Amino acid sequence: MRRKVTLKQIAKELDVSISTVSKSLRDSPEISEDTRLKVQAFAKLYNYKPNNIALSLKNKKTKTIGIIIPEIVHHFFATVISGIEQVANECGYNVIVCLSDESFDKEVINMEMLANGSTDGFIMSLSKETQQKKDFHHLQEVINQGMPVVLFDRISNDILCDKVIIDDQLAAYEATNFLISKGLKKIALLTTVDYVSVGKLRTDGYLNVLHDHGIEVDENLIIRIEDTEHCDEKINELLENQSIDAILAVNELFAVTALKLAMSKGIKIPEDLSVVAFTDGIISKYSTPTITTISQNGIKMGRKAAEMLIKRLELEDEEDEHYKTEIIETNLIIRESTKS
Amino acid sequence: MRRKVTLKQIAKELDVSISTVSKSLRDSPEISEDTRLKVQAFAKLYNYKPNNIALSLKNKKTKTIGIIIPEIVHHFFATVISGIEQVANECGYNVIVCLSDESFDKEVINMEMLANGSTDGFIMSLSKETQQKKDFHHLQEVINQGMPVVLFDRISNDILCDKVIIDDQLAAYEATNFLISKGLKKIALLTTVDYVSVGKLRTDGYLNVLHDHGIEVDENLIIRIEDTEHCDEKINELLENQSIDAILAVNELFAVTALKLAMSKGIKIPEDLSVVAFTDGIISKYSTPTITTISQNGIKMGRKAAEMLIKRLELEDEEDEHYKTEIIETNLIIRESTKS
DNA sequence: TTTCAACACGAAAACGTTTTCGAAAGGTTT
DNA sequence: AAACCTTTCGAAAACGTTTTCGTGTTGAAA
Repeated sequence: MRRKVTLKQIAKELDVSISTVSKSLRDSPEISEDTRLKVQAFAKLYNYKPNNIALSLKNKKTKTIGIIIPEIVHHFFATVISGIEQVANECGYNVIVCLSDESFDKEVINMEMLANGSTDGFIMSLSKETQQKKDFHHLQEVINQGMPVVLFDRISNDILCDKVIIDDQLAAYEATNFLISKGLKKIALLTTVDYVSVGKLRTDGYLNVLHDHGIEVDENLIIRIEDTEHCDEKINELLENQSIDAILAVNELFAVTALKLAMSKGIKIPEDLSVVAFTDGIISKYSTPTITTISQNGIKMGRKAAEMLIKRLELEDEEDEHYKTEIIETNLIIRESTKS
Repeated sequence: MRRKVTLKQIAKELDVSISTVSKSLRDSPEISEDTRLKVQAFAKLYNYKPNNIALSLKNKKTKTIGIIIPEIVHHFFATVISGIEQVANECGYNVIVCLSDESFDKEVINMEMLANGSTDGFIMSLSKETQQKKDFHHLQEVINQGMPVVLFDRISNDILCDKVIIDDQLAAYEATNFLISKGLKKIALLTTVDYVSVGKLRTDGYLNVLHDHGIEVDENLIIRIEDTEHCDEKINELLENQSIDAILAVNELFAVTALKLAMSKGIKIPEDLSVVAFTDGIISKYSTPTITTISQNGIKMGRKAAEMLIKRLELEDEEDEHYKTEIIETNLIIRESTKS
C-alpha cells in the first residue's frame, strides 16, 4: 500500500525545501530550470496531487456545493441534481447531497453540518415541514454568514436570496385554459394542502382561470390531498360523487392514480375524462394512456440554480445583494389523456 | 454579516490562549470551572461550531463518502443513494455524489478528484464504458492508497474489494421458471449487450433454466439492445416475426415498451403474452397493466454498501483484507402482466 | 525556610498547502 | 576593492483545529 505523497516527503527526498517543491510544481520563475524539472519529474513519478482539504483550509474555499432536498427518489429532484451536477462539473465544483426527508429537523441538522466549512454555498428546496412551520432561521443564519443560497421549486418569499422556479400559477392557468378550450367545464383539481408553496400557486392559477371564464368554482371539485396514503380514497370519492369532465393534478402520482381508478370504473380516457398533470416525469410518459403534462424541466432548473450560485461565489465579495428570481418556462406536452 | 467565529477570536476576546478555549469547550479537567463556563457561555453566544475542514486536515478523516454512479435519473440508482444516505446520516457521514454519465473518462476524473482528500472511501457502480474497456486502474490506485471501495450492482471480478449485488443469475432463473410453470414455452429475452455485467448474468440465468427444462434455446428470441434509441425498433421486429408466449426483460423500460407495442397490435396482456421485468421501479407499479417484477431493493443495497464501507473505515488499519460480497435477496412481485 | 504536589494555563507542533519576504551566492559595474 | 543587482532558494506565516508538554503559581508538608 502506497500512501499519498506530500510536498514534505518530496522535499525531504530531494533535499530541498517545501517552498521550492511547491514553487517548482506551480512553474514559478523563481526556481531554476534544473531543480524545477527535477522536482516535476519526481512528482509525476510518485503521482503527486495536492491535497484538497489542505487547499480548502488555505483558500477558505471548498469548491463544493451543498444540495439539500426533501427526497431523491423523486424523478423531478433527481433531474435537478443532474442539472446542478452538469454545470458544477464544468466549473470544477463537487456536489454534496443531503436529504431532509421532508423533516424540518433533518433539514436544519444537515444545513448546520455543511455550513461549518464543508461547502461554499447551498442549493435547496424546502421540506414540507419547513414550509408549514415557516421557520427559516437556519437559512437566515447561513445567509448572514455570507454563504450564498439558491432556492428552487419549493421556495419562500420570506427568505432573501436567489431563486429558480417555474411560474406555477401561470402554468396552472394555461393548462386549465387548454381544458376549457376543448369545451370542458367541470374541471376537478387534485392538489396538496396549501402550505406547500407550489400547491398553493397552482391552485390559485386554477381558480383564476375559472373566474376569468365566468365559471363558478365548485369547492367539491377541489381535492386537497395531504399524504399519499389517502390518495386513492379521496379520488375515489370524487369520481363516485361528482360528474366531471376533466382533472388537473399537481403531480403525476395523483394523475395516474385518478386515471387508473377512472378506467376501472369504465370511464373512457380521454373521451369521458381528460387528465392533465404537472411534472413531466417517467410515469406520464409510460402510463397507458400516456398523460398530457406541464413540463417542469428539472435539468434546466438545476443548471440555472448552479449557474446563479457559482456566479455569486466567484463574484467574491462584490456583494451585489441584488437577488434575482429566475423563471423557467414550462410547456404543455400533449399526449393521449386529453382530447385532441 | 457576521462571519463564523473561530477559536482564535474567542481566545483574543476573552484574553486567554487558544488551547484554553479548545480545552474548555471539550470539557477538559485541566481548566478551572470558572474559565470553562466563561468560555462555554461566550462560545454559545456566538454560536461557535468547529470548522470541519480544519478537523478533517487534523484528523485525516473527512467523514464523507464518495458515491460515483452512472446516472442519477434512474429510479434504481436514486433508491441506492437514498439507502446510503440513511446509514451515512446515522453514522455522522456526509455523501458527495458524482455522475459518470456512463463515461470512463468522467469516472476517472471524478474519482481522482475525490481521492485527493475529499472522501474517506467510495461506493460506486461501474459505467458501461468502464465495463467494456475493463480498465480499472483508477479503482486499483485508490484501493492501493488504502481507501476502501464498495462496488454495487455493476461490479467486476477483476477488482478486489467489498461488493453488494443481487443474485442476477438466480433471479433470472426463478423468474423464467415462474413463466414456465404457467405453461409458457416460447419465452423471449430482452437484454443488454454482454459487457454489462448484470445483463450477462441475467442472460445466463435465462439460458440455464431453459436448459434444465429441456427447452431448446432459440437465438431469435434473445434480443440484445445496445441503446434505448433502437429499443422500439428491435422489439417491434420481435413481435412481428416471432410468436411468443412471454417476455423476460432485464429492465423496466424494455418491458413497458414491449407491453405498449404488443397492446397496440391487439395482443392481450396477460392472456396472449406475459411480461416479467427486472427492477421494481415506478414504471411497473403505475403502468397499465401493472408489471410483474423482480424487486431489486435499492434502499437495502445502499444501506448494506454504506454499512460495509463504514465498518471498514472505523476498523482503522485492521487490514482485514478479507473482502466480502453481500447478496441482497430479490422477490418476484406478481402483478397484472402475468397470468395467475 | 525549603521542597514538592496540585492546579491552571500557555507555547508549540502537527495536518498540507501557498506565498511573502529575507538572504546567500555569484556576477557586474564603478 | 566597494557597491549593487540578479538568481535561486529557504524560513516562516497563515488557514483552524487538537494535543502534548512545559511552566508558573499556590498551598501544604517537612
